[in-house]
Amino acid sequence: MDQHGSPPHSDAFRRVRRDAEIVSRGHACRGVLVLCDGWAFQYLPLANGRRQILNFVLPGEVLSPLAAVREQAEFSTKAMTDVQLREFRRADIQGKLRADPRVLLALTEVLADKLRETSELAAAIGQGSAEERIAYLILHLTRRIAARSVIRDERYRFPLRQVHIADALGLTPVHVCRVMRLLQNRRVVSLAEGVLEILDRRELERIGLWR
Amino acid sequence: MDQHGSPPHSDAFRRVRRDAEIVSRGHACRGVLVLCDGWAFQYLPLANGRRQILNFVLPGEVLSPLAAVREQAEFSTKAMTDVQLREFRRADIQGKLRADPRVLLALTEVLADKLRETSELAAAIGQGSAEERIAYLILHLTRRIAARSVIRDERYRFPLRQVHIADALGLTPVHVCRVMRLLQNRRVVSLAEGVLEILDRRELERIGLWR
DNA sequence: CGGCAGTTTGATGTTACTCAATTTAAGTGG
DNA sequence: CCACTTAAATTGAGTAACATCAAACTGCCG
Repeated sequence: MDQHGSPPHSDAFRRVRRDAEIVSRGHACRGVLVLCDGWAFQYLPLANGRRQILNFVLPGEVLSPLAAVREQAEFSTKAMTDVQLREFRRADIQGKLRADPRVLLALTEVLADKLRETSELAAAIGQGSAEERIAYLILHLTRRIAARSVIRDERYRFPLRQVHIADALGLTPVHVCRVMRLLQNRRVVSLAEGVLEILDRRELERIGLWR
Repeated sequence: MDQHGSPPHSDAFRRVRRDAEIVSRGHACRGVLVLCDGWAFQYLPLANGRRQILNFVLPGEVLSPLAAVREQAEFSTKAMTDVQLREFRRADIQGKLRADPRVLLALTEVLADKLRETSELAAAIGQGSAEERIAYLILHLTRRIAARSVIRDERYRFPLRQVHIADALGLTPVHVCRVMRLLQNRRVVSLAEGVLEILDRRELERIGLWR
């Protein structure tokens, strides 16, 4: 993408261990991060010690498009697995923004998408039962995974632990466990070894909140 | 703002009655709407007949900044009071976008703000008790109202019905009623005749989820 | 006056939470 | 490979928060 390689100190890869914090809300960040490998999630830490997970970042996705225009990070980000990421400094990005207005337009599109996704999450949390929320999350994530994969079966890498599902959907891990167990007993999905398989997509979509 | 007035058919005012739908999710929309007078709200209609209110639009605010770049409306919008609005056609907007890149940058900023607000709403719904959610909503709205007003007391025009609060926060109107009644009995806020007064801001912020 | 929309109150039901214990899985060092 | 440690998933019992249902009450408007 970048014909004339940037100096090594600016596009260095960073390795981060599972559960480590990559970005902290309110802290300055030097640029845009791309998740070359592994999974991460973004969240908002609350005053009462809890957190709301807002988004899961898949391998290959941009971590923080907002960093292109904002000094301070809006959200915190944590690694869910061991992770490898690459940093593009804001100065370089803004150079590109100025050089080609289409880049800014693309950023606008990305933000619009994120706004829609976050709105759908809010709707799922606010209006859905535990089962509906979980069905929504599974469908949402598997669609995103499928979109960046050539393979077209119903098996997906799924490194979320129950606590992540819980913190994303406003449930407790215990309740997530029960509902997931129900779904598995009813042969709607199966989950083992970090691989999720959709056994009855029809049923899962019937449970879900859209379409 | 616009020195050479546009042709009358393009910047006509529209009057809309209370409870009428202004924009429907998925439908094409001609341009960006500005809410000249009255209140509106944006929401996502769900498959199960429920809806998630995502945002309240104050008089003077832009209804749908996204319409500048998107043909289809992402969200539905309804008038909460009788409303007056003005439409700017997408073609005109996009002309300005091309003419001055700072306009697009401003749009990006607006979207980033909306993303943060929606994320905070999701966090409130997902992680807060009914009381915390309501405190959050009151603080959020009154801050926005105060930001566009010269008057600096603790009394705010507040045309929300309980059903709006409920649909925004994932509660039932009945429960909203009880919690609001508690807050009023404890002299934290008072609400009458569509005017909300914050009696004990300290306490309200203690209940809320941020800061 | 009658009717409608919105609020309030009470009684009862259910979902999801809390707390606590047990099981399973995943490492780690010997 | 096994003993040990630690994190995660699972299960159960009791409970709290919020939903649901139903009814009465209020203000407003035709």
